[in-house]
Amino acid sequence: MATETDTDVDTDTSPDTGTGIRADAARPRAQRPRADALRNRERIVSAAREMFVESGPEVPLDEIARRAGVGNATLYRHFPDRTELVRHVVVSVMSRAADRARAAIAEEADPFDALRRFVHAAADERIGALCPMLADGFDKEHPELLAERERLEGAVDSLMRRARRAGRLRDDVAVGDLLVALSQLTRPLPGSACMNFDQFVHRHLQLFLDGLEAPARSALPGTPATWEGLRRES
Amino acid sequence: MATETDTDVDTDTSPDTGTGIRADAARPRAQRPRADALRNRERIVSAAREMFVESGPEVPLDEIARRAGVGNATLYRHFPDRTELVRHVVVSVMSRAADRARAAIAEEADPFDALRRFVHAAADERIGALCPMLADGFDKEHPELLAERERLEGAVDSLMRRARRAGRLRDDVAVGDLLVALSQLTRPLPGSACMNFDQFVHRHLQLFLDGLEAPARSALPGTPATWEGLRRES
Amino acid sequence: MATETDTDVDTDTSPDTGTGIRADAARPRAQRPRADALRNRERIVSAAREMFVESGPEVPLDEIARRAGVGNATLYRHFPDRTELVRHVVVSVMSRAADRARAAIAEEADPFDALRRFVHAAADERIGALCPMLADGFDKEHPELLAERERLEGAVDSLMRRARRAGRLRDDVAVGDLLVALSQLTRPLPGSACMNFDQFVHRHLQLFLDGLEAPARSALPGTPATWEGLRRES
Amino acid sequence: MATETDTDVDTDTSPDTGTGIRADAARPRAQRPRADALRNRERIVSAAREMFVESGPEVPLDEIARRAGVGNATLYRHFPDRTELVRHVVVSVMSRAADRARAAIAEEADPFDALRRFVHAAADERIGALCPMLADGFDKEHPELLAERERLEGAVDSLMRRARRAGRLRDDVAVGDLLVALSQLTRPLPGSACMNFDQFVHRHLQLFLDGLEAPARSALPGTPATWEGLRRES
DNA sequence: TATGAATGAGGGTTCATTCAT
DNA sequence: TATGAATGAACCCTCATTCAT
Repeated sequence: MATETDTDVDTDTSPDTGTGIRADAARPRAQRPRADALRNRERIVSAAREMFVESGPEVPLDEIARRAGVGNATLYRHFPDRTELVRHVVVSVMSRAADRARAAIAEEADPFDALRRFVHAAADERIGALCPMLADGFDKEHPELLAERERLEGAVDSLMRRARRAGRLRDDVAVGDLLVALSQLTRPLPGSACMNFDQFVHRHLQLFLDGLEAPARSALPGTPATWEGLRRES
Repeated sequence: MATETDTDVDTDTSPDTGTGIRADAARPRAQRPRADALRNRERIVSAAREMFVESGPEVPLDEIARRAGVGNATLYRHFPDRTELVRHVVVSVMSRAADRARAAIAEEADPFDALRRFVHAAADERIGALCPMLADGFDKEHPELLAERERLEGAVDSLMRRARRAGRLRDDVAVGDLLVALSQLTRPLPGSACMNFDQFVHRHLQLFLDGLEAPARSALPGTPATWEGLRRES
Repeated sequence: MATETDTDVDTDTSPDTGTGIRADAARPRAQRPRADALRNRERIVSAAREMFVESGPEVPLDEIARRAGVGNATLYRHFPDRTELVRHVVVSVMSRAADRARAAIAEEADPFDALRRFVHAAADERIGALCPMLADGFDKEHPELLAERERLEGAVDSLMRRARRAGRLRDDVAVGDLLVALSQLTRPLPGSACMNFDQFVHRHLQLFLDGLEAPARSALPGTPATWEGLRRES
Repeated sequence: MATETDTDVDTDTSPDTGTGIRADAARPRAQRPRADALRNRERIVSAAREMFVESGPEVPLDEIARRAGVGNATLYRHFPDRTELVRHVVVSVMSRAADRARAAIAEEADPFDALRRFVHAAADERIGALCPMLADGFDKEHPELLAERERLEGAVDSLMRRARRAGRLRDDVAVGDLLVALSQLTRPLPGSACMNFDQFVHRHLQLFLDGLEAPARSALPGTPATWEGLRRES
């Protein structure tokens, strides 16, 4: 495992916080963020992730604030509008998924097993909450997002290249195919805190993974998917 | 093709309208439905399907009315509340998908090719719009729905049995697995009239189909999915 | 009984239709109203009276049409807008109340008993439905109304004069006092088809009648009430 | 005056605010109600009382908000739906009426004069606004209401018992008869800010009071009225 | 800073009235 | 003529966002 060289991600699995605010928190700044402010911030992102998953992306922000145990205005202090909050949740999920990918690389001997492990782990991390990324009006190029996305795509790309080199992954799929399909298959059902759903999701992921395995059983139409490719032309 | 007997659906491909109001329209009744009223009704369902796909199931009903070219109150005359309209769209989509399944059975010689054809055709029919069925608060047992659902599931079940008997479909998947995953993979992205998305969707469907093909490349966790299985326990 | 002369109303109790359209119906006109049109008209007024009493004066006109067993547009053919319908109901109620007053004069030997009888009979005729007359925006001077109002007021005035001459009715009350208070005390409770209410109403009317009886037990403030006196100055 | 003992209400006339929120405002609580919020709340109730009287209980809530000088959503923050607002107005009116009853007991020497004074004072307090209590769909048993109703009925009952013991009030009337008839006679005329109406109302009240006076001039039909007796049987 | 309160814009729905069969 | 259907204006209510404590 992890015998490759140059292009591979480093497999350091040092625990990222997964909040996407690491850098800011670590670096001392002019107005040092108070400890309770930081805690509030994390509680808000965390509550938002849960509620987006449970109740859909249209959930009232007041509900998120209540779940987080803060006043609504506190939420607005940290995230001036809804899109900011959504972006931070997306970044947070990406970060955690990237961590899982790295862990899979580091700890799984068989490259395709590593891929399988990542896919199921990403589902547990609610990677389906990334679906807003695909939606209209979301700034897919926001700097804060780009960094984390590269980290995630880098890690997944690494997973895929390893599997491909081992002859276990078909040649005609790219990192975007995996991530988009993965998001869709695990995309939460609005309004339902549906416990049963998870179990089905893992079945579908398993079927999808079987379809990814080499040798390819059919020719794929079109070209590999990427986030950028999803831009509308209108 | 269609050499099976008893349990199979009849493969009559007489063109259903797919609107789910066929019966009512055809049968003369006490209060004859006016011609223009019927036309309005279909235009509303059609506009709703498009807008649900393009903009998500939360689209303002006024927008649907505008798109349909009628006043908002006309929409309410036909569908007293949002859930009614959603249900009719779901029924309509199911009906068209069932038609596609039957056509695939009737016209494709190879059973797995028939399955493939259905899956891609269902995507074109926007079967992803069935996702509200999975959401909370949707009456999955409404009589009008049940009838059409049985027709769809019957047809898809037939497709799958044929493929399975021909040794082309793995044994451990049920009709619910296919339909739920199919809905998820083709589920529209709210707010994006994303032309590019379709092309990726067909890639993912192809991958998923490859995973469905026999022989199974892995063991599936859990039990086969069904709409009923998605009920919450709360 | 009915021994008075000049100023008294004639006590002919020939059965008025009470619809307030007698005159029109009897006199042949250019476009003779068809029999079914007349029947519809009466059914509408009748349904309206019932529903105003049961459900308040804001009841949807469609409901009235349904209760009358006609289409909504038929209602509008007969009564171009709500105020017209209300006026016809008011006229109808006035007419029936006037009939009751005349009958009381003709059939009751004791003048105060005649007054009592009228008051309770008017309650049964839902004279409380006259309350819209008191409300803003109602044309109290509409010709069609004036005629019937004079008939009612004439009859009630006669009742009161008889009682007063017999020394049974206090001197300081006028016909308006009686009719306005009577309307208020019998005014229906919106939204309640309250069977119990009637029984209380007759108690209160009885108390009010006792207050009307001579000799007066107190001095009344202000001046006698009339419909005209209720005009707003704004 | 107030020579009776045990069962009588205490005749403390300390000025209640009559808003029905006294207790909450006085007692310091966990979430201290802000001063301006309290002021807004009272302004809303006050505006609502005025507009219910002027324009009927169907007035648009937006108008009430405008009259109160607040945004519409502020109204909804304080009173989640129309029924809540109506109930608070009813409670407020009851409270003020009860205060007037107590004051009459305390300050009038003659028991029947006390009753007269209360009746006219209650009219000035717009006790006719209690009519929604009689209407369908109003929760007559709401706890907040029950307390104030008991206070009102207790005070009025005391007034009546005193008058009865003094031989001034007929024996066959109960507190419900007085309050229901009083509500009806003073019931506002929808849509009319009718200044003249008040003057007539006091005449009618005077007549009604004369009917209440002993000795009874007639036998009353039925049984004494109560709020409970007005429940529908459906 | 954290918060409860306030707000205006917008969506859902009803209903008086008009239109077309 | 009688009617079902269509319509827009108005109302109720919610929620993202701003304000004031």
